Amino acid sequence: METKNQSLLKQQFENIFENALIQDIIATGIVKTFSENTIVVDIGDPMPYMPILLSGSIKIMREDNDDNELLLYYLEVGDTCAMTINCSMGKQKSNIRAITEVATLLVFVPIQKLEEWMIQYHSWRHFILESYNSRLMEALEAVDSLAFYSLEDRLHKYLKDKAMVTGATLLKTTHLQIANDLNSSRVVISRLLKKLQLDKKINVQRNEIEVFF
DNA sequence: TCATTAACACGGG
DNA sequence: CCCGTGTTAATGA
Repeated sequence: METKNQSLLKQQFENIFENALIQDIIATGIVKTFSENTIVVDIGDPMPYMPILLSGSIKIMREDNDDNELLLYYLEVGDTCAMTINCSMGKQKSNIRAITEVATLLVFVPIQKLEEWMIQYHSWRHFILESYNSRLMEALEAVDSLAFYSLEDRLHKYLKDKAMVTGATLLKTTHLQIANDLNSSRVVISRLLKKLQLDKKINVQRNEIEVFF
């Protein structure tokens, strides 16, 4: 692992992991960079590694039998994907698709280490359980959103979430992409965006949307 | 009632 | 010309 990435890893995790664990991650982890809008893991892929986010952000998508996509939640720095925990335990293939939202740095840890460290390191155990829990909560939020919210509220929440993970209030995206993420149609998104703009919640221009907070 | 699909016009790059 | 966007009309849940 490069020194630059090592110091980033230390910086991000020194308050969470004990030093010995960080050294172990450096020794066994493989760091990879992904440019924005790249598929990191696809549905059906085997997952022999567990990814931990060093920088950037990733959206986790679900897909039904008719290729309809739906955004489940975002991963941010310090997060890991709970799906890989599932996969590693039961030797399953991925049930989700992971796409980078911006340029992203990931460290991949072999799943065999994941189990060893569960026994060896208290902080690792805590990290796994904690992230498992928060991913479950986010998935529940996604379900709530589908079941109880109007599409307009979902759209507004989607834009705010996206602004959060990208760290910018100006989003570079199109109505069609949004429609795909929310599993809706472009016509409706265009109409609702206009409505949100009239309500002074956002400002819409070609290829970009500004979110107000 | 509200979403979806299809179809068309407009404008910018 | 292609793509993103605005809008409408017909249809569906």
